[in-house]
Amino acid sequence: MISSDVIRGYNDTMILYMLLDGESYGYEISKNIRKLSEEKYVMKETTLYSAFTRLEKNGYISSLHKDGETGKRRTYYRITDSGRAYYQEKCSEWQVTQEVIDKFVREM
Amino acid sequence: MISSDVIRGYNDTMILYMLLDGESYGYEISKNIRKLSEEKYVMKETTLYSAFTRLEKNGYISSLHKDGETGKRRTYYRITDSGRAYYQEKCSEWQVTQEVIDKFVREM
DNA sequence: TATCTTACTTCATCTGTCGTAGTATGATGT
DNA sequence: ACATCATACTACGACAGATGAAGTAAGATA
Repeated sequence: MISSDVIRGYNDTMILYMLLDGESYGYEISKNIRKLSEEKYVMKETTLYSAFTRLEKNGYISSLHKDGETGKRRTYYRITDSGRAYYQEKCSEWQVTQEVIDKFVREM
Repeated sequence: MISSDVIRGYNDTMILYMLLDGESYGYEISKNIRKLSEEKYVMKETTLYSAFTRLEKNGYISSLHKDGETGKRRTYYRITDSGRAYYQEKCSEWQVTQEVIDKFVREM
């Protein structure tokens, strides 16, 4: 299991990635992150939902409440253009980050 | 420049790396991190010194005050065996972290 | 004599994570 | 019919680590 301090800078990126190909909602995103990471990373509920608030405030995602029908409330999120741009920035940054940290990692 | 939230989980590791081959002190470590990262990462003074406190409290480094002589006070730090073990753990963790985050990075 | 570099220390603030707890619906099993 | 589990969140408070701002003080340089 990965310590969250490491991932800290990439939680938002992971969420945005999950929205690249279409809208989704909290529980589903949570499951998908878990699955895609092969159980190596599980985002805490509170972390996830507070990230949604932050991302929406920053204009990187937008929300739409699809209640009605079944009565089961779900908040769906969509990535915005600004969110896509931010995601790409983060991906570029990730390359640099890897290069930097690699210099401080010694195989023994 | 890399945002610090990304590096957050690796500040301690970087400092420990700098102590692997011998003792050093704050200012020198700071310079060396800057240099080794090719100016891509500069650790803030307060971050560095608060990391020393934490690392020592955790038993990963030990300090020795080499005052006297010139009057210029310097606190030298040495990595402990426990610190070396922790460093290695972090290096292993780094491999896993990379694999995980890579799954969420899409080249576009 | 002034400024710059070295070498820290203190303090208060902020952000993001996380634990705990609670609410409420739908599905499943016996 | 009833309990239990999975789904789908929300609210709140605590905490750790990073940071900005400021200060102290000695030695080096111009």
